[in-house]
Amino acid sequence: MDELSPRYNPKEVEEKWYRFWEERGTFAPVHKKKPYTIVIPPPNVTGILHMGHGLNNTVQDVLIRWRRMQGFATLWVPGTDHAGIATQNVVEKALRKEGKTRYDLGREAFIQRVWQWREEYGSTIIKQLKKLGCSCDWSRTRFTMDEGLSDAVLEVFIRLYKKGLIYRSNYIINWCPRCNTALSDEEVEHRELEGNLYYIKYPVKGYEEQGDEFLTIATTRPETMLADVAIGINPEDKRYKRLVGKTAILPLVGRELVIIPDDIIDPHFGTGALKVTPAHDPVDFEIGLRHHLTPINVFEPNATINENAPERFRGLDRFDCRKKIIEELKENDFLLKTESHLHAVGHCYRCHTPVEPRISLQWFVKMGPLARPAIKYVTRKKIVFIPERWTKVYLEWMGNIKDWCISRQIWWGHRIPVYYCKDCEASGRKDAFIVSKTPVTQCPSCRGTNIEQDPDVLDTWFSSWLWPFSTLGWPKKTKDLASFYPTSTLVTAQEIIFFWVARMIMSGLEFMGSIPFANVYIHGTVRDDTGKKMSKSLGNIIDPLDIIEEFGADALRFSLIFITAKGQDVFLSKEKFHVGRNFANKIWNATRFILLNLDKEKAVPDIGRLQKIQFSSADRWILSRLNQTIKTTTTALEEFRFNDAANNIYEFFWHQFCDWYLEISKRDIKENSVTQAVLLEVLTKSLQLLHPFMPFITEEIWQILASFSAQSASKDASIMLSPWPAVKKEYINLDAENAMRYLTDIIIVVRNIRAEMNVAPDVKPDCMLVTHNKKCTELIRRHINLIASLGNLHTIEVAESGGKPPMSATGIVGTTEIFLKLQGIIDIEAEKMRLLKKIQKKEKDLAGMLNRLEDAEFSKKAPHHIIEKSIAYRDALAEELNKLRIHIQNLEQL
RNA sequence: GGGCGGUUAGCUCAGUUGGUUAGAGUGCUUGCUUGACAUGCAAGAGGUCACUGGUUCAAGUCCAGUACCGCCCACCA
Repeated sequence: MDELSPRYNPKEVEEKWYRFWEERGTFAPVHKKKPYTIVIPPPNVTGILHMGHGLNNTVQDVLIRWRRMQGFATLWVPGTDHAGIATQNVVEKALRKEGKTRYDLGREAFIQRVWQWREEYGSTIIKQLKKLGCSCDWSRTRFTMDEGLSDAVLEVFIRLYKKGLIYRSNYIINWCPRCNTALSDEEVEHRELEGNLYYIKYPVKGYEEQGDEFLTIATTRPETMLADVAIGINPEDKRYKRLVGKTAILPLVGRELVIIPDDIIDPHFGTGALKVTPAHDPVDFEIGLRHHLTPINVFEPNATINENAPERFRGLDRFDCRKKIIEELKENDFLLKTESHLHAVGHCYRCHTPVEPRISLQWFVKMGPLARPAIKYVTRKKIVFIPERWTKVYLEWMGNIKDWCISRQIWWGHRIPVYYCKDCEASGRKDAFIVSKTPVTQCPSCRGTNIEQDPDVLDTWFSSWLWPFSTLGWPKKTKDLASFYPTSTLVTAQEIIFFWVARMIMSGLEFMGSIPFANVYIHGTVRDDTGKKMSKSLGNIIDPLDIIEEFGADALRFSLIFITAKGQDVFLSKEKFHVGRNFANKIWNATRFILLNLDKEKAVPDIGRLQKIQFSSADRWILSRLNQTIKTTTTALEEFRFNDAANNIYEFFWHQFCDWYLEISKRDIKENSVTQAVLLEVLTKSLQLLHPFMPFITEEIWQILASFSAQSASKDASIMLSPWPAVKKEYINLDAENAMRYLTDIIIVVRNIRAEMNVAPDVKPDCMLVTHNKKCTELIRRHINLIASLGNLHTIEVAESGGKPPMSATGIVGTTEIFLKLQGIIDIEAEKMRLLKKIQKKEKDLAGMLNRLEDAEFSKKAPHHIIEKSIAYRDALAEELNKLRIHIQNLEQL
């Protein structure tokens, strides 16, 4: 295994190491060292890897591999969450194909069925993470429904309950009529919809005396009028002040509605009067509480009309009911007018059905007391957001935090550990429930055994918010917990700050007494090249697995990092992955070149044993550049500037090492052992710098390289456990860098002249360099061969002064004048003829194009973009012609 | 309604505390199959840094305002 295939095959290489790492499980941390822990956002168990995960996990793996090489005990616990609603939806969908519902199976069997599904498909995303090269400790993989994590969930519920932070209450919550469950505020997505604002006339009792018998109310949801219990107006509103306390009549129903004042009502919206519907609107619910109104609920859980509405509406879907109401209002002349109106409507984040506000009995967590310390620790910078601007977003949300509705009316999840004594309930005792971690079979107060557990389960986030410590064994006092909590860094996307990040901070402080992580790195959202968020429903997905298949995981990883500026959104298209693919190919071939030229019989000396005096200018230069690169790359990683880090290595490796040093080395690589040592040194260190970004290719080359290295100790050892390169200050040499820049500039100018004068590649002109600077003269003298070979020159003459030799082209670097002698090299007359011919052809083209554009037929008939193209072409031709003419002038001046 | 981000090369984007000639990838033009690599090499063209004003010896960078694009939050029914 000591030769590289002529062509780099990422699939082969990545497959090999992916399996090797999976079998050997090399990622477990060594406990003795200083810990560095990363918190992975546990992906949804129903999920498949999308580009957002790709970016997220690449960033995390870069951090973890880098820190591992730095000698930290790096722990990255992988896992998935049980995604209650999503998973249940998936399994129910499958059942529906069999013509069954979950009720046909019953709770036990259904849950069995979900577990079965999870066995089969639940580890898809874990496998995909492995393919991406993630170096998680797979032996510690966790699932939020695991025994340990479930125990943590129950423990937390009990503790919070005992502290008075969990309560049960009738409250207006977000209800998804399709999923048939409550949703937290964060699970509701607001979408702008074009709706209507209906102006409905409510007759007012005793209002006739004022000359108008109606109070007009604007609403977007006329169907909820069936549940109206009052009319609200702003107490300061002069138009309606006198109506307070009077009654209005609810059209179509006939119920009497009291008119009440409330500050929350905006006199400038609609007519300034509000129909109060406490059962179906959160604002109205609050008003209802303040004014002791009894709500009337007219919806079934599936959002059809129930028996509280007049019979003719019963059973109608909410939207059908809306139509019917409008019709009836029109018929009875209650509808004054309809205006179109743009407003935000809440939708279920899982199934995208419009959410229905609904009063129901739910469990809540009181958030205020949990939020206070979580605010404090962020304000005092014990937890730092990167980029910093998210701190403000976090603090603002925490400052206005609302209680958290944690019960869900589904079956898949952690069942709420609350037991009701049916006997006590029947005899009218309030609070006839027991909160208990273990199953309850007997009522402690009446000794009855008619006990039922709460049928609801907990919000999935109620388990995810414990992730940083529940995965380490909490509530047990484990070694892992002691070693790895608090963790170091959390890497996540901004969408999840409220769902998860904020709640983890609160739970960490509450249950562990310390912050869960020190840094929160928020990366950008991955979007398609039109700026849309990538999502399955939009069909604009670039599947990371396709990219891995086509270009390789290394290419995917490097490209993602390369284009992702700190916290900025990423716009993707397939072409963007060419950077990574091409770079991997470059690394492979550079290595191939070096290895092909090493003397296999003789060991290459270790760089450290060489005397400084043995190094050439180029050696000194590249070693200085290497150490500068180590420095800038390390600093960039420390500051979470991943793209800068990637850019640094890319620039160094390709445009300095490959473009220049490798080319220079070609002159004597076979026999110069110092050059060989430098090549190996730079290659080795570069691979190490690259390893966090491109783990597969660097590992492959590392292993092959081991057989060439003087230190045989590195054999068999993985690059991932090798020490991160340290900056060796003694190699940083600004003089060497300046000298090399001067020499390369001269070579570039020479090449420039050659290209301009059309000197054939195999022709070597003579050159004269004129400088009065002694240092420059000295430098040129020492590197005449170098300049000659890279500039493809015959002879080089250095002079302190002198005029332009006849028949020569000129260039300049600093104060150094460069003369390329072209006498006998190019046949000026022939060259002029060539150019003139070209000019003639272009002139013809241009004339044709001008004719075409002036042609009336053409400009009439041709489509606009063709005309634009023609104009552009005309301009390009004119420009080229101009250049050719200047070129001829230059030739004449020689 | 509130908050945040963006506007730099044809396209997609970098540009750290203000400091030489504003960079990369890609695309384009020209030349090259040179024994590592055409997924490549060499050379080149291409920018009024959205706009207006201010601070400064010096502004893509700092301040104020304007315009457009995007995102998040929000109880205007």
